[in-house]
Amino acid sequence: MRRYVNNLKSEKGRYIPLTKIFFQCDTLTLAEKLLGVCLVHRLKEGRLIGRIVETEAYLQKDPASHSFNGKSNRNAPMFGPPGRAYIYFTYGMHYCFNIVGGEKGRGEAVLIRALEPLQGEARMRKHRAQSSSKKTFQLKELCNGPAKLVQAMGISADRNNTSLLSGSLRLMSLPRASSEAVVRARRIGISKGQKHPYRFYLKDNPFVSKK
DNA sequence: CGCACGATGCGCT
DNA sequence: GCGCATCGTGCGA
Repeated sequence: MRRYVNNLKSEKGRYIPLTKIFFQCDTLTLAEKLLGVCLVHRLKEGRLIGRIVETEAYLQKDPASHSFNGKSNRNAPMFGPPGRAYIYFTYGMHYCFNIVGGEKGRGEAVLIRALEPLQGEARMRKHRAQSSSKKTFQLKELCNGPAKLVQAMGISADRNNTSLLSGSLRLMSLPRASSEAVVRARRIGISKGQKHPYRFYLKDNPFVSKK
C-alpha cells in the first residue's frame, strides 16, 4: 500500500510524501511552501491529483480567522497538530478545505483556494456535476475556487481533523519549476483583516481563482 | 469582461 | 437575527 503511493510518478518527477518536518515553520511560510505541492486522493475508481496553485493563511490575532475568538467546536481542528485537514461548511451549501499550520494550539491554518488538475480530470468533472447546478465544465473551472476543489476532489466532511501525511487523502511534493514566481496579495472574500497580504499564488497560472 | 444577487444552513452574539 | 474564508446566473458595457 505505502510502496504503491511512494512510487507514484509524474512527468515532472517522483512524488514524495510530506512529513512533519515540512510543517515546522510559521504559517505564512507554510502557505507559500504549499504552492506546487500536490493533493492526492486515492479512490477505488482511480487517483485524483491536483497541484496547489493558490493559498491563504489564517493566523493568530487575525480577525478574519475562524480561530480569532478562541477555540470552539467548529474550529477545534485549527488548534490541533499541523498537517491535518480543517474542513468547514459555509454559506449553507459549500465546504472549504484547509491545512492546519503552526505549532499545536496556535489556531492557524492555510486555506487551499485553487488546484491545477493533474490526474483524474474526467472524475473531477463527474464530482462537480454531482455537487453543482452546473453540469459541464471547462478544465479551468474544475478546481479554481475553495469550494469547487472540494467538490472536484471528492473530499467529504468526515475528513475533517484527519492527517494529510498518510492515508488515502494526502499531500505529496513535486519539484516546482523554478520559473514559477510567487505573487503575494490580499485575501479574497473576507470583510475583516482585508489589508493583510496573506494570499499566495503562482504567477500566470491559469488555474488560480482570481487575479 | 464586471457587478449584483439569490441560494441555503449553521455558528455565534 | 446577522453574517459568512462561495458559486452560478443574469444583466449591461
